[in-house]
Amino acid sequence: MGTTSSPTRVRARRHRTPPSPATRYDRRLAEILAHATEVFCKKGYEGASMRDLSRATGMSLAGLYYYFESKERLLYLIQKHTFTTIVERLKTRLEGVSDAEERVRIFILNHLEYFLANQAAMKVLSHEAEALKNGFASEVAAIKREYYRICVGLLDDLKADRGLQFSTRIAVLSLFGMMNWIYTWHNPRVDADAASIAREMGDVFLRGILAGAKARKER
Amino acid sequence: MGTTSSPTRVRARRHRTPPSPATRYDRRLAEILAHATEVFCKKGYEGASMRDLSRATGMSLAGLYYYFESKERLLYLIQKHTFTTIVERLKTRLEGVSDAEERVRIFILNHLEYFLANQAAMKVLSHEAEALKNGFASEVAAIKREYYRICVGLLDDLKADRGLQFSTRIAVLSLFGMMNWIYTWHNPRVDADAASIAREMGDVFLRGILAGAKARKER
DNA sequence: ACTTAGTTCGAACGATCGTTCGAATTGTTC
DNA sequence: GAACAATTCGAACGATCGTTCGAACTAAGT
Repeated sequence: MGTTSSPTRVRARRHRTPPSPATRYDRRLAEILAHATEVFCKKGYEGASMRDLSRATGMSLAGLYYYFESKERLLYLIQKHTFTTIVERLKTRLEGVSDAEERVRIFILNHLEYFLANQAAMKVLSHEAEALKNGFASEVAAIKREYYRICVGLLDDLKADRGLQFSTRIAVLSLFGMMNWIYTWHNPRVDADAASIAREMGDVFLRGILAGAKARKER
Repeated sequence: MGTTSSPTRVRARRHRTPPSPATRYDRRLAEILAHATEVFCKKGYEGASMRDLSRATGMSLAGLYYYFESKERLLYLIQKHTFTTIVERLKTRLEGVSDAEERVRIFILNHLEYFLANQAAMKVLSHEAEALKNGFASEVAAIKREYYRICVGLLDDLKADRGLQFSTRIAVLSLFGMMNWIYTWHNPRVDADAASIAREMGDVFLRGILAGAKARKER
């Protein structure tokens, strides 16, 4: 999904690229990844078999291995692409916005919008965070750390701006918890859209952070 | 862990009960459950094999099946016992406390204390919530629903008491998210104890809920 | 000592797992 | 249509899965 192209040769393709922007190989791989995301979401990474993926994609078991070398790499590709995309979008959205509180709200909105628009992928990202091993795991962990650090930066800025006192670590992780837990309960037929939930969660979180300015009293 | 006793006969045992309060069978089962909890926590329910459990308990593969009929029932026993216990403790702690805010704080403290004191079990409860099927699933779901409804009740009371306006559903689920997400990040060598985290999360959440009394203005 | 129930185990069952391989098929270029 | 690369597949590999069975061992009651 961007990291590698065709396995045997790198297509030249000087002339037109008819239906879709990428190589046939890349398009096909993307299709497989999309189906695999759904399957992993529904049955879990360990619970999903390659035969489930074969059924979901309509491709033979052996045929799948033309596009990736292992089931684990497939999960890696899904997680890496999902995480990279959400970080990219966040950076774009933060450009040109300087108000500290507004930047935190953008972070929350970006996260929840992407989460609800790509529920399956985000569930696979959240729920299967420990499924990858060694090399694969550390690459995804690096992106996660970057994303985490961005959020820490936003909250530290807000803290400095308003002269607040709270544990940034606990605040960031509480915020991630509020947001990521959504995959366990969100029902599009019952619950509001991302913007409403983002406002509601943002209200609770920001008031909670802001309300106790300099206050470290009771208890 | 209490739902059934010895499989073939119900021990009379009129005289002394020497080392431990329960039947030998019950004690042994509890040992197995404890080991299984650790294994499920580390490798996930699907990822853990019965042979892993055999290794962890030191009992033969076949021997395990004397204590339960299937791997799924084992997970069920763990989840049911864990969930039942945390609900029981909560009810005890809430007795005699009438202040609405204090009752919410007790809820948070109870949840986090039990969570951190039984991290493995609570991770298995949170992370493997979808692993059970049909009958097993619905029994655990019933306890979960009761626990959820208690929390809804506490927040609705607080809302009525202070004349607040917010979505109870979003608030409850945000709170659960903040608390349950802890299994993904808590490190006893870095992070404070349950009481401190409960205070910090309780501050953020309660201020967030309370701060905007009657306020539904901006945005 | 004999009986009976409770507990444990080695060995194996069929099913399913992720992965591989060589052949067949399709698409592209001359 | 010959030549070649790109793509797909049926069939199978060894490994491991959850579970079962009957025999063996241990403890308790008489």
